[in-house]
Amino acid sequence: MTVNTRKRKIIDASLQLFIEKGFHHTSIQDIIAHANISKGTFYNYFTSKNECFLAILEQLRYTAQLQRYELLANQNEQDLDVLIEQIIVPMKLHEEQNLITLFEGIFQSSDLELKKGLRQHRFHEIQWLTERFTNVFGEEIRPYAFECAVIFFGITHYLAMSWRSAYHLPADLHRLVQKGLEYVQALLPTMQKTNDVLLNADVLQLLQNKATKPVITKANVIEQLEGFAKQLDIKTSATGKELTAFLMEELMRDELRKHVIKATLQSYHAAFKSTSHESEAVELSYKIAFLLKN
Amino acid sequence: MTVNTRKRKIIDASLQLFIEKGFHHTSIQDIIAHANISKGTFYNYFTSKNECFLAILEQLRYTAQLQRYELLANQNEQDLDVLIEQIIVPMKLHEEQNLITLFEGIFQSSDLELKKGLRQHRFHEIQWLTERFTNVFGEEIRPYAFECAVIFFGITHYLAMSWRSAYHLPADLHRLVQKGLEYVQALLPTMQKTNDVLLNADVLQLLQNKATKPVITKANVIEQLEGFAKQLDIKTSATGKELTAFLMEELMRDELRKHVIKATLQSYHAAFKSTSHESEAVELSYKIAFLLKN
DNA sequence: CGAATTTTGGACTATGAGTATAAAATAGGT
DNA sequence: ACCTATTTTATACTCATAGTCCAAAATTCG
Repeated sequence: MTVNTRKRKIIDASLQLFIEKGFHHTSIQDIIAHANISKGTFYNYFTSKNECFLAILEQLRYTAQLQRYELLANQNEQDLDVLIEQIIVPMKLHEEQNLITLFEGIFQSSDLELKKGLRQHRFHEIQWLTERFTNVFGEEIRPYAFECAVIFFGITHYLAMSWRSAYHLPADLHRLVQKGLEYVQALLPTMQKTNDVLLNADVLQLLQNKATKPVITKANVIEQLEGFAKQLDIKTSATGKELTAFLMEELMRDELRKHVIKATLQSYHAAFKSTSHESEAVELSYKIAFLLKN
Repeated sequence: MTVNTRKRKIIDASLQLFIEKGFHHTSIQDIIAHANISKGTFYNYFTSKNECFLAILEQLRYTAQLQRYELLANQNEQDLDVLIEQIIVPMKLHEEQNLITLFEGIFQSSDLELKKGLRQHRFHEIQWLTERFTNVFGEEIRPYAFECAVIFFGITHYLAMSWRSAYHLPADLHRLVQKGLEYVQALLPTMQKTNDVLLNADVLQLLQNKATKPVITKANVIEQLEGFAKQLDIKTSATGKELTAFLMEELMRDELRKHVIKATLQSYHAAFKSTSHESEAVELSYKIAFLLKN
């Protein structure tokens, strides 16, 4: 079993446990028992439970971003309905997994690394929406887009929380997001008129400088694909194997045939659905999609 | 030392420690050492650190509400500036005390009691603002007031968080709250036009039913005043003693002389400023103010 | 003063994080 | 297939802390 696979096994196991029992109630003992590994191995890959949690976060981000990418494929990027669906993606993921409470606020952590990780997670989300808002509402609202994105998350988060408190049920995500967008749209004229926001371009700039982007290079991805190919065994579908080999070849060309690759990505992701390789396939698809955009 | 005083001593000590070292980093050992009590005593009053934290929360609520009451005294209740100052009160308290992180989100607690306590804390705050919004913007916006209050907190919380992430400094509370109000005011026309909100009166009703209000009766308060009077020692100012006796007498009358009492309350609070009796004096002032309103 | 209650101090249990390490298993190159 | 590296396992150990228990001392209060 390669190094990468083992790490992934830990991540998958702890995610499942966090969902079932909650973060605090899951001990490292539980995790190693569930992942069938020894304590030493755990501490080989993570220095603490928190670090393990951050890895999960990253995994979720890959999944969410990939799904968003797939949603936008061949759609009009100004379509509000697509935006709504895209926004909902991680909400659904989190909700299904009872992870909301874990990072719906800085969770009172002594651990600075963890705090930083959560902040960054939130920032990625806000930044993405900032970009999408300028897509949808036009380049002219760019100076206000960041403020709008922040406000949007504030509104929806608080509305959802109150709804939950009252009904003990998650809110209807569609309706929630629609309302949130409605409110943000109602605010835009005011912002344009007064031309004054709290979080101007400087703030965004500052935050962007702080956020360390993960490095995704072609060489990197090819390497990971190679490792991935080796793990594939008798149980893997022919489709999965064929596509993996194909993608490796394609990526090694000097000029990426973007449309060819794009067309296969969705099938690629689908080929590993519900297999033990799903999470790595998702990560790879996301990374390849990222390469195509740049 | 009376029962009440000891409990208060624990609360004061742990609050100070939580501020200095954070909630998780403060052990019960620390608390009992700092409060000069034994472990047995601690567990006599609280069954856990969480319960102790909830008591602190209550204490903060008393302080905040009393200050809000004092701010409104003899002012026009429709004055927006007064509202701003009132909103800021607990923000300042929390910020000064680094407690923000403690309950800016449900903090991923296994402890259901604690979760409930935090939810209730938030709800009290929202409910108060709902009421104030209808004061300020007129009875006609009542159907939207609750949604507005929730949105207001969502917006300001998220804006503040982003500001903090960027500058590592707390935002200017005045500016922040002003912006928040500006946005909410901009939303009101839309709400009135579409006449559709996510959190309607039903939700508020539901939440109200769930929130258990603390029972504050005249008899109750008089009793506490009596206990308080007994604790006062040689170090207590003459003013403090005299006012305590006076308030006791006044409360025992059949008809409360509201204006007389109201006029003394502020001095009462002031008389114990920076003394070891301050926190109980605040609690008493708050409770008396509450009686006057009802 | 004397009974009732509270407080103390310390011992004790239990849990869980994290370290350490020698022996076993496994990968990868030749 | 063999040898060497590295990884993994199993287990024992330390340390910190929550929470329980209890008998003796201190205190409150009638």
